[in-house]
Amino acid sequence: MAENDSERDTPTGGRPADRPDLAALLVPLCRALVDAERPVLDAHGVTMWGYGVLLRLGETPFRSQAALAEAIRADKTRIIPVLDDLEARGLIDRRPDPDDRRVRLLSLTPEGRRLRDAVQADIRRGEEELLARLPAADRQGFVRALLALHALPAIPPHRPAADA
Amino acid sequence: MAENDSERDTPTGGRPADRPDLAALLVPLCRALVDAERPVLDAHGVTMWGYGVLLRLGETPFRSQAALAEAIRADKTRIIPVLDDLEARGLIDRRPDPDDRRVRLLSLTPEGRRLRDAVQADIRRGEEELLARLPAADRQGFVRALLALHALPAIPPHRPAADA
DNA sequence: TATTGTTATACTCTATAACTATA
DNA sequence: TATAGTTATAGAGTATAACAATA
Repeated sequence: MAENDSERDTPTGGRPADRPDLAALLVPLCRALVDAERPVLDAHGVTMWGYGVLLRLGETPFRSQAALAEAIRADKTRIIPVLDDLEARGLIDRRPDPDDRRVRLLSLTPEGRRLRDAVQADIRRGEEELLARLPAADRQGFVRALLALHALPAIPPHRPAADA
Repeated sequence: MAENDSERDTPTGGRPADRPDLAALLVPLCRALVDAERPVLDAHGVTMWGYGVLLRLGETPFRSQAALAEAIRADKTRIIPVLDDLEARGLIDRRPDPDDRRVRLLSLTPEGRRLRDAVQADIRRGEEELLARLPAADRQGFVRALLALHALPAIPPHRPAADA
């Protein structure tokens, strides 16, 4: 098996590691990136969740907190303090729907939009500096691959071999 | 504004998002990947940290738990229960250094190596299936970019613009 | 006194369950 | 009764601080 040279030894065999596992590459990178962006978020007085809310509401208003929470993959209880803060600072509009006063209509205020833009500009700048360290060809493939993976509906669970 | 069509508005300007932030692409991907790999780890009875220890000790033995912890970016107190478990199952060797009985010499046993290989084979298979969904060109760039970023000593903190 | 490993404690984040208000 | 939102509680995961053994 595995005589094909261009493909090296297939990982299916499982022995030698031509490279670290994907997760071993991705997870530390994620942690490092989040850490690197924290100073920016702090400087603007928003948490990661708060920024996520601003981003999402900037795309489209939402008709309920639960729907917003699901959209950003957060627990509905988790974003409540976040919304409280953003609302108190006039960054989002949040009011009961007249048609059904149980649900809250959520949207971005002009100030919210301004803050989102300011934060995003800083973050983009930092990210571009990071990407600039990559060869142009790899950079394109990297971003395109991330977009493609992002577009996937889900990543199916890996299944252990039968002889586990 | 934004009359340029091919490049849209540049992120430096900070207004409209030609693509999601890097972190917004990476973080959900990381979470999804870790979730996808959990069944494999469960099937083999190891945690993510346990697998990380097996991987690292497979590369080279360690002369102290603290050094191992730092190498896998874990807190030294965090891996103690992990090492307890791996040792009890005969997957690692862990004994006081005769020269300095404070430190523990850590290495992989043959069984540990076998388990590591089995787990890694499953994980690699799953990861290859995922990568197979990408265009070949992007896949190469993706992996190469990850390796390059992995090789960086650190990611410098992003800095907010002066007018924050 | 300094260092390794360990244990005990506290803290953060997150999810679960109970409550309210509307319908 | 069912649902959106909220609050209170509990759980997991992690880090900090105190401790024991060895140097």
